[in-house]
Amino acid sequence: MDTRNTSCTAAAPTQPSSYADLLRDLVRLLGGPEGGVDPAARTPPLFRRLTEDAVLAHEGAPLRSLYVVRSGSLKCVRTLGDGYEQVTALALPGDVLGFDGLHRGHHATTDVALEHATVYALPLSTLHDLRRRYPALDRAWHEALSRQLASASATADMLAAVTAEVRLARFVLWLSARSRELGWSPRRLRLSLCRRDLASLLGMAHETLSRSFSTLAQAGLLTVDNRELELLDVDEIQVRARTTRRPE
Amino acid sequence: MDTRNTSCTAAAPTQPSSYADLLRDLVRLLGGPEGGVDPAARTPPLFRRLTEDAVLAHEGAPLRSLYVVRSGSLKCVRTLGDGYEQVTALALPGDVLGFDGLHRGHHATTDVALEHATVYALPLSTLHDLRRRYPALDRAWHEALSRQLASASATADMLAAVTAEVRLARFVLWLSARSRELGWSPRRLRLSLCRRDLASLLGMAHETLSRSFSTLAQAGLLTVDNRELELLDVDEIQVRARTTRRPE
DNA sequence: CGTGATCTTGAAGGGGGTCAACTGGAGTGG
DNA sequence: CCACTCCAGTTGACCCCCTTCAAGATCACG
Repeated sequence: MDTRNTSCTAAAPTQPSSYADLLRDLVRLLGGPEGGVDPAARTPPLFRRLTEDAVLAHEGAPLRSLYVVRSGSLKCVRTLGDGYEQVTALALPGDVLGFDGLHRGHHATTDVALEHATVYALPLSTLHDLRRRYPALDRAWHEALSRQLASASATADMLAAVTAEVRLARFVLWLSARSRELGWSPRRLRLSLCRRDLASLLGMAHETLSRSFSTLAQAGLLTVDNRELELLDVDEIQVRARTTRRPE
Repeated sequence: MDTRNTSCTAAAPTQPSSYADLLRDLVRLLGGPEGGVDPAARTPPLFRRLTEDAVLAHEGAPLRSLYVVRSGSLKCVRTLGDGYEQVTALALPGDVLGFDGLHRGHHATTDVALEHATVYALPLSTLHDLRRRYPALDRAWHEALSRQLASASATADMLAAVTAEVRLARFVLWLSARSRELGWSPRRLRLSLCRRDLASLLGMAHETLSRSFSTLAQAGLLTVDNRELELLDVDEIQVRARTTRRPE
């Protein structure tokens, strides 16, 4: 299925106005310092706008570009043999998509927008060029990859927890930390994943996820209103997230 | 705690004889093409030799160098609040260690040698210098990071499986694939992790791991002799590894 | 041959996967 | 405006897998 016509527009109101702005924005997203980008560069990364459920990349498709999330969020999905959809990651602004497929030359996951989202598409040749031309961008890119690896480790950390409640507590804290880093509230969180997808990410049945939310809510640690979360007792959530064994 | 005196020696019989050899060896390990390295480079990566149980890096210690495993294997461990040791990765030759701590400036895990091992230590400044000087090394490094991210995803994949038996089947297949990539036998495998550590990596009790091994062995899919594995029916192991639901 | 660590096997109990039913909100068409 | 449908989310019931505790088996080493 071709996604170019369904989700990519050439111009948008929120798009950076000049190419220099665009590169600066990219470096900012990757966590680098302001400035240090030559406005006369010639190989622009593409700005792309995605609608909800738009597919940015297909699992197995040849990898030609890497992506940096600019706004909105996406889920990374791997379809297993029997049709089960395993969610492997939740991508937020600043996240790099597609990089884990670079060494094999094709996308490792299908990446789907969970809401209106914008991304920068970096063709591999452009990326190579930009990295050589702008040390600041290269350094920011390097650090962004480091965050990406740490993020994958964080996912593994959640999955490694013994009980479903602990896995959920770890996810909530992870999302809260990401939310803070993005300059949003670390207490009021909006889930862009539906229960089924979040349950898949956390390696449990969606019914179990529902029950775990209820348990944490009844303990007064947070409130749940559909996809709106409010953390009430972060300290106690941290205590539960640290649990490595079954409660006595 | 400083580990240099306990585990690093200046020279060893298997150490590359010249600096050009050393750089070529590094690019080879990272999966890059042969050649393309200037033998007159001035900032050498350090060759380090580790004895069993030697600690290469401590969780939380300031990150000054990244490491590339040259021979042997290491485990990456994170110590949780109550003293439980969570194994987060098994590092084999070609693997990059420490990179997930780059963006925070300190090591995310404690890295412990599981046997005699050798690594290249790349001080951050040296790495930066080498990458700018040698495009071949930069490209190899970039791809190695991609493999590293894919490896972290593979760990998450194992942990995401529903049952212990499926998690073990996925690990065995992962190890077999890595073994093939390293030019070793994909059927005869030697576990460098003890049961307890492997169980931690796979998110289960070590007793459950033991039972899962027994189950697969009694089904005739593999043989287990302490840490020696032989895969007898890879196809059927793959079938079990793909299972996403509980058997009827 | 003793001593401790590693690995395996047994038994019991609970957490969570599975199936099923119910609730509520969004979209549709009459 | 109101049935009707569909999907997301929640809750209940059943039962199996896995954790835990315990003991035995095997191996490494002094």
